[in-house]
Amino acid sequence: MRLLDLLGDSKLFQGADRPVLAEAIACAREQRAAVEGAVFREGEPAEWLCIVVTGRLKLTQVGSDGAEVILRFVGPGEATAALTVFDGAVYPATAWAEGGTRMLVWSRETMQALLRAHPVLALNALRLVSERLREVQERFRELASERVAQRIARALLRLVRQAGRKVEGGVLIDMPLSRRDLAAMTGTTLFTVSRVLSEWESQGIIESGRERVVIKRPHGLVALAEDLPPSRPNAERP
Amino acid sequence: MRLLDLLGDSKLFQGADRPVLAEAIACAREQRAAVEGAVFREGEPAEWLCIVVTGRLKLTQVGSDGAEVILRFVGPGEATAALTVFDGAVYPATAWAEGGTRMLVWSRETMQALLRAHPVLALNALRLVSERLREVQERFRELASERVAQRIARALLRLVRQAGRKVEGGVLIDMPLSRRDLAAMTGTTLFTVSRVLSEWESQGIIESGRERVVIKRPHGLVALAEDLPPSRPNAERP
DNA sequence: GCCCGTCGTTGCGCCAGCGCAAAGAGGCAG
DNA sequence: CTGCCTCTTTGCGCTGGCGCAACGACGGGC
Repeated sequence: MRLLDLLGDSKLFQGADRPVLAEAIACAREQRAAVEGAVFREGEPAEWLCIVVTGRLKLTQVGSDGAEVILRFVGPGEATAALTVFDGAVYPATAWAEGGTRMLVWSRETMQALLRAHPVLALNALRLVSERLREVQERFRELASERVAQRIARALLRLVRQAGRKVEGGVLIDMPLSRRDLAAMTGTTLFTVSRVLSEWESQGIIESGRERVVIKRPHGLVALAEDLPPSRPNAERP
Repeated sequence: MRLLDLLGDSKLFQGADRPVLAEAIACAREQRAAVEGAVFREGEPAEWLCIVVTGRLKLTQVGSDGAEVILRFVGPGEATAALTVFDGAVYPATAWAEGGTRMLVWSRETMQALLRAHPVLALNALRLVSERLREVQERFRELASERVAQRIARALLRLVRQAGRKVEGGVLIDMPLSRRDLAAMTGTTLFTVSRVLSEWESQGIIESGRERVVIKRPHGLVALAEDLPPSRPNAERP
């Protein structure tokens, strides 16, 4: 069955025996997200853990000025709200479904029981949350110490890794991705993103259209993400 | 014994029976940090999990331009490098000992064995890492959407919660805290921090000296952390 | 006491990035 | 096709905050 494979490959359930997977599926609820609605909202009591089956979730927080901050995207096989299962309290972010997103969801009690019954799952969960923590710390460092262009380059590379699809002439980021989205991921404005992308397009590094970005020279992007000191002439300071 | 109580109160070991605590202590190594040295460094293979007994650790990452970014401080009873125990790989940050810091450390293998033998510890670890994740996400949001003054206000409030000590005329942040430190915590420069603190001092909100900050009107700081739209210095103020 | 190293302050110039406005470019519904 | 709506681009002015430099203040070592 398809769900079995999906779960078996997911980070939360990898290494679990098939009976365990079957048990997990049996006590899950399958759910199709309302088109364009929020699956759960920041600040609501956290009741459900989700694994995306098809589609994608966008996790956001709302900044103090009302602007949205995108934490990350959750694709098929990935889990979200994992951390709420144990520290309880409230959802730390809002999850938006993009397109017809199908998910498996477990209530907190159910998932707690599963984790208790199958220690391998608890260890998986620990690893999962650890990875996420590492990732957020990394992005925190970027935001605290890097310039906008550099952060946008990194965001694009991350998206390539997550949703890249090879097309002729480069790698397409295979999801609708507006300038506003990129701005919300990198802590800047859509105007600045637009200007930066235009610049890169004129240099032949990327090619972009409406909610669509193709990386033509990934290696060029990597250079931008790694190097790019504040402004270029620093390389040969006396 | 003192260590038993410390562990029993720590988030990692809370709820564990005394024999478990004793077992944990028995297989830990007690370690005194070299004065002013790094306990472990970002990028090194992660071998040890630490719990601070006395003193404090400062966790930093180094920004691409070489500037340091402070992730957080680790006080007595708190653990660090917890996430490395399972996802392995490398330390995600450098830990600096401040003053004569004493710690209990466990090797990765030992801690893994402990967690396996005592599921309550694994659940504690999960909760611990979850809380940390939540916290870092929160700071990410701040950095992405708030102005410098607001972020500094929040950083001070966080420090008060962690190391505040009531003194006459306000609350002292009971640790050496330079402008540079505050800058590294909030993603700005020591100059800007200095200017902001001077401003607040002239408004009677804080009182500061060399590596020393006293909050005189916490409520004023909270207002700065919450409100303070881009600028509205002299609007209605009761 | 004195020296020296670190920390803090402040004035000044400057620029990366913001904010707005106005106009273009797709895409979708009817 | 037409109209509408959203996304994008780009010019322009502005400013928050950076970067430096110079100076002042504190504290520890001897």
